[in-house]
Amino acid sequence: MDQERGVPPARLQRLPSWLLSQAAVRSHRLLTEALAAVGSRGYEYRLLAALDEQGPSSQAVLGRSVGMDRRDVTMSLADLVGHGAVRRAPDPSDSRRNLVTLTATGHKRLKELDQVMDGVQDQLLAPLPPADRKRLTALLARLQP
Amino acid sequence: MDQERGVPPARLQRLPSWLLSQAAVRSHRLLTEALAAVGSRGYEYRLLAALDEQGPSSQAVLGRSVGMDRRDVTMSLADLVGHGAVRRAPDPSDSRRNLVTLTATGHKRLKELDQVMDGVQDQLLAPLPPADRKRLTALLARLQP
DNA sequence: CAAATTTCAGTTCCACTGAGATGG
DNA sequence: CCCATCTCAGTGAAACTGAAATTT
Repeated sequence: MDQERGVPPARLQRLPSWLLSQAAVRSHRLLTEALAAVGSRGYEYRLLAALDEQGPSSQAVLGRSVGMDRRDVTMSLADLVGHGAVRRAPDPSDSRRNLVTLTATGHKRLKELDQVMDGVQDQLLAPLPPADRKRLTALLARLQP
Repeated sequence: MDQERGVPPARLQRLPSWLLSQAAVRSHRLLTEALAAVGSRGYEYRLLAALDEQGPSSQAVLGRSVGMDRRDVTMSLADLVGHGAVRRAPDPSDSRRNLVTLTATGHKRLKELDQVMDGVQDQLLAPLPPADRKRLTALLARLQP
């Protein structure tokens, strides 16, 4: 009846790559659950955040800036359009491209999701005192090549 | 000729969960490439490591200790058997079980893969000086709840 | 060539099946 | 001995990913 995850080999426990992967899995689970509880997904937050900072953008630019697959961009945007969070219309100056624009509803939604995301960070970093949380975050940021 | 990753929104860059996910993706890519170069995979390393530390085990126990799906255990073991790295035989005391045993060849293979994995850690942590590498590793280890 | 979509191979994850074990 | 329930190993099918091909 129990979940009984076994004990990982010590060989793995000492590898930064393993620890990173374990932490990322846990992080992803927390994030997915927290967003699902308010009827959203990680993709939505990423897209809303990018639109808020970059202003109206094409789907391709959007996808590249948050590292999303083109297909996921298309499908997530369809959802967001359905909820009135963004508008998708052909660019008047270039009829090939779709310009995506954040609506007032979308901006409000983003603010709500910001709160949810802050909660996720708290859960994720719960085992560490505040000073260590900052250290870990700074180290992870420097890890990007 | 460039990959043209866009710049992620600042909102994401400040989130530990995002940084973690980015680092894990990079780590996974480095690991997959390095193991592929010697004709192996992450699954193989995990299974060999678990067998080396736990001794002969059933497939189910093996899968739980390294967090692998039953299906992936079955198929990876078939590969390992094919290369003579492990032996798979019915457990005499419980005929449902397959007892998996590391061979001398498998042990030798594990040692080789250990080297490869060390190389991966070096690449992964390349942006950090040694002292910070230790700090990051320790913080990640404490992150596990 | 560029943007958007479609296609396809590779991977991961879930659910079912049949054989075997376990406890009442 | 039978029955309900569990575990084990194997496999099908679905969801997802990333890259190449195709369309507009």
